Amino acid sequence: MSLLEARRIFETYLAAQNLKHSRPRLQVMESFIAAGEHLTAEELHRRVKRKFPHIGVATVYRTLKLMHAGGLCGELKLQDGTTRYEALCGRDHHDHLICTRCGRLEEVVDPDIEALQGKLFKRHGYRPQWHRLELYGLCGSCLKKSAAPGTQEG
Amino acid sequence: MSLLEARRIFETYLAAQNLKHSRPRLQVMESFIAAGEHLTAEELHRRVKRKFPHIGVATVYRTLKLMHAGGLCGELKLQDGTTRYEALCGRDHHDHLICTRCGRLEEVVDPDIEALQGKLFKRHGYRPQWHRLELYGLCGSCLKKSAAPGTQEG
DNA sequence: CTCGATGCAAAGAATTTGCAGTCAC
DNA sequence: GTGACTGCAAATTCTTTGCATCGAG
Repeated sequence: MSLLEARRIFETYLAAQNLKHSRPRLQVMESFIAAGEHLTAEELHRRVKRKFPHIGVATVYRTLKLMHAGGLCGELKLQDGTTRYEALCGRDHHDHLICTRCGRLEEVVDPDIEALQGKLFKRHGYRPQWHRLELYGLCGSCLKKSAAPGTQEG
Repeated sequence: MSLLEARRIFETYLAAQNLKHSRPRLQVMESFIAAGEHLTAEELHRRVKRKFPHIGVATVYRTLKLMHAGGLCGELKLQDGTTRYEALCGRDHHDHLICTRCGRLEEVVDPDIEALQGKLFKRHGYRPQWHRLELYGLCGSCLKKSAAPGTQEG
């Protein structure tokens, strides 16, 4: 997603909520989009501070919450206990493939799975709102490493 | 799952790890199994204390970790930020259907989805370890309630 | 100007850990 | 008896909040 696009969406959201688009807010948002990764609040704070040293953690948390409320980012509570944020705006739903060794996080989509999930909701009398699917395993490169001598895992 | 079955599995695990099956440990485990629900550590602690008032939180956390390591219970980091534990021993994998209104949590299985997930792993060069699928929506009874006058939701 | 937003540091919530005493083996 | 386990409370970690000050409109 482009920075400009994100900025437009963010500003639209802020305006709609009667919120100000303050400099720190935009700086956090821009750093987040520029990172293009799934970051924790702390990681984002470190990144933001590289360019804007004065910005505090609280602002990062507050801005992430705003962006989440505005649909600009998603919040992922992963199994390892961390909470990561991902850019969402203008993007379709996707699931996550996560390497338990190196932490690599890939976005994946499978329309067939999505369709079956919809049926599952219906079968149980639920109205779907959203879902999350996280697939944990070892990625190709970690598999190679674990095949190499000296490194192995159960 | 029966309490006896759980106790056997738990004691087997403890023995295998050269751990002692102390009274507090078994009391926590029994309360957990007896509850038959998806509990948070704090909820379990409250429950345990009803029968065994002397038991501290730390023991509950420690025992949950043990049970998790022993495969007796699963740990669910839900989107609302809570961490819940569910009895697992002797049970097959399942996914979760969660009502965002009343918090109801149902266990569901769909073999077709499972199969597709396996393919997804393979397609991306991963070796599967485990996965989680959580489906969030409104359950039948909450849907009825929201249809009733006076209560509505987006 | 007027409030909302910020940064700091202190408060909270959830979980872990250190330690002296207790208990299983 | 001995070393692991326990309960307590203090420590950690992650996140939120209070408050004086700053800045957007």
